[in-house]
Amino acid sequence: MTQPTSPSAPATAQDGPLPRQRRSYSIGELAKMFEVTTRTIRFYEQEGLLAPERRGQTRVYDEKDRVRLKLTLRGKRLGFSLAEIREVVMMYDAMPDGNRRQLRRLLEILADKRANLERQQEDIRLMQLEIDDVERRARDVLASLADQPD
Amino acid sequence: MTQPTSPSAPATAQDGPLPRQRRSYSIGELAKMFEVTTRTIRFYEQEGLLAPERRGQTRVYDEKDRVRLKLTLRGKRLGFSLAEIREVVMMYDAMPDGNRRQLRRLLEILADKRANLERQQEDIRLMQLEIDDVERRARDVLASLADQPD
DNA sequence: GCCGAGGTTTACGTTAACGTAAAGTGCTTG
DNA sequence: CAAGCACTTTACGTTAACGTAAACCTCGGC
Repeated sequence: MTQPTSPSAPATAQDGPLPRQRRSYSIGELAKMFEVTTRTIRFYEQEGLLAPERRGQTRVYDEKDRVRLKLTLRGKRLGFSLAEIREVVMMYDAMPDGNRRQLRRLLEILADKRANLERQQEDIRLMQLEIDDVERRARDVLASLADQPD
Repeated sequence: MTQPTSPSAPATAQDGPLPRQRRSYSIGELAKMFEVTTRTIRFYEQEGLLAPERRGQTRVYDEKDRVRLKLTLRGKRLGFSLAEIREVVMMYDAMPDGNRRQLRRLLEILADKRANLERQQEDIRLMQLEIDDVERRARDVLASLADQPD
């Protein structure tokens, strides 16, 4: 997308050392690959997180779409909403021709996310300590139960 | 909670170096303290995450409740569902008189959570790298825009 | 020619996690 | 004693993120 992506580009043999893995995927392939349903993928498109090409009526996903989906799902695992994820993803794409105001806005958002992530790291550390503690107690109780029934 | 917590303990002056901060909180205090609404706190109770005492009709929260709420909110920030959180919190409380099967189940759950947290750590690292990258590009573009209009 | 596998749109259903509003209770303060 | 404030219950509303179902194309293979 950084290149105009002329759709009529014939992709001759001298396009480069390796034409950037110009593979394409069907919706079903992606679904299996990431263990989500096709409904989910279509939903993400509807929410503006994906924008695959169409061959006729059928969606055709390329490498870039696959990466986007991957990032989206990663964001989800971290508890981000689709809106939050879109915020970054879309701005990232709008970057090359973005004006200064947009770019500054993007930087703000990024700083925000970064702070969020750091907080999550701390939360994870704390929760790990909690879990360690609970586990230790559980093992203690279990050991003291060396012969009770059940 | 590890102690039987005799409710009729008169809390005389010689209860120890500091009687475990036997403070109590109203729902409103907790709400402000954690920046959530009272609705949220009541909802968590309804979902089995909290179980405050009652003075008449009014809820009275103690230190233990406060900690529970804190843990719950921490879990939420990490994207866990209330059901997942309850899973751990409840089993933790059921521990002292739990039988072996329950304890083993708890250990399973804990291992699960732990794996989950580790995955999240990895996700965070990856996303931080992404953000670094996006930010770098954004700054580059911004720099190259040293004089264009808005 | 038909059929099954995979794709499509449209649309209504569902769940979690609260928000919001209404109507009542209890205290303490001017 | 009225007003206000904090608390209570009950109940309906809302949003995000899909699930599920129906009805339709379309294409390669037998």
